[in-house]
Amino acid sequence: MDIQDTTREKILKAAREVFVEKGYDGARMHEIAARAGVNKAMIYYYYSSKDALFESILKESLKRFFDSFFELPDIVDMEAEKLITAFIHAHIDFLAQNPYLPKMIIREIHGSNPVTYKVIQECFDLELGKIIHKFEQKISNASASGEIRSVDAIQTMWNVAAMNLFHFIMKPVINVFFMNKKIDENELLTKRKQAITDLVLNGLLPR
Amino acid sequence: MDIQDTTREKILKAAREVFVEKGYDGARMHEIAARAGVNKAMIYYYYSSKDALFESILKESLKRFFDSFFELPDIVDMEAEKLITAFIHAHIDFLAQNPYLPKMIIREIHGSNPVTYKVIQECFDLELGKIIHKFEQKISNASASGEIRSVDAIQTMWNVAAMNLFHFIMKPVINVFFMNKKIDENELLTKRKQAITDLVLNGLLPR
DNA sequence: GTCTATAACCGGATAGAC
DNA sequence: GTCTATCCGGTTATAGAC
Repeated sequence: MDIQDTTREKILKAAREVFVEKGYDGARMHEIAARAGVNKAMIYYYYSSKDALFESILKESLKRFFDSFFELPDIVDMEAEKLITAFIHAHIDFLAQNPYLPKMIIREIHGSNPVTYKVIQECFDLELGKIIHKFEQKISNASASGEIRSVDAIQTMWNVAAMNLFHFIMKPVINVFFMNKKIDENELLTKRKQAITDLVLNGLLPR
Repeated sequence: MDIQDTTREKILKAAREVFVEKGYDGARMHEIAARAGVNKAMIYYYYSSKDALFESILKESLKRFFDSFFELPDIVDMEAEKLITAFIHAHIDFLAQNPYLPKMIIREIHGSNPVTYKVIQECFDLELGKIIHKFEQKISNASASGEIRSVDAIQTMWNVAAMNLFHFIMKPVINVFFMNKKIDENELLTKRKQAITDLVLNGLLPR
């Protein structure tokens, strides 16, 4: 934690941590205050309630999470094989640097907090819808030109997303599977990238 | 709710519902009692604490969840293509009938409740480890005999699991994506099965 | 902007009558 | 086995001094 962080930033950082670890219902305001190194009352000086604080964290997280699917540099002109490989590697690298994102989001989207749906909807309307459409076009065109086999574009996007996210969503289970063997996280992720790329390329490229 | 359910069964059923909807931290004992149609004190007559009640629900759920990966009838003698197709269809059908399972489990495995790890470990030790090993062998043998391409067995299992689970884990997001178009759940799952089977078969069978 | 003290409430758990 | 009443600790949130 940087010493020149403002109080507001310290609170946000601590809140992010605690909400990720404990979830909304398990999070405690006093713990957030303690981790931020500020007085509990200060949180209420900056945020009107636990709900308000959570909403700002969730909004930021959902946005980052969705954006991560589409942060590739200039995909338009790449050929399909390179594009697929680049995407899988970039996406998993991003998730490895932000493992808290899938964790938090998947926990909260199944709750009954209406804020969640509002924010997902906002993200979608803002620009996500357009970008997805762009990807869909890309896949459809590649199908049409014979660069890849003919496939359902949306289902294909979901398949790749599912495989990329799996490691981060299932981490606690995976840890148990590998309990005996001391396996390096980086090594595991490298294998993961290879396996996904391998399956997707062989599954999509023409036979 | 069957009228001849015992009190214990009514409590379990209600607890399962509430824990799934709200998560452990969000669940309230009085709500469980209300849904079960019994007095709150009765819960404590049968279960020593919220923790104890939760543990019994979680144990049962994790067991069902893990078992669902391996409930296929007599896989040993099937050829690879049929086996893969049968597995994907059976697994998604199971999840469609028990959509609460992935929801609940993924929410709780990221918590700090040590019971979770204990139970995962128990499931694994009990028989899961052996069954996974059997599947691993099956895949390795199929690779060796040229029935499928040479692939990493564990990574492949995870890839299929990831794609099967995705729809159920991401349901709230998927709903937003399809908000406008009224799409039938069954139709969606049929597409899902086709897309996964298609990708996996084309990705695994020799070129 | 920051702190202390405290209000107001809620939820898990128990005592004890029936 | 079932119910009522209640305790007790903890949690969000605010009042008010500095």
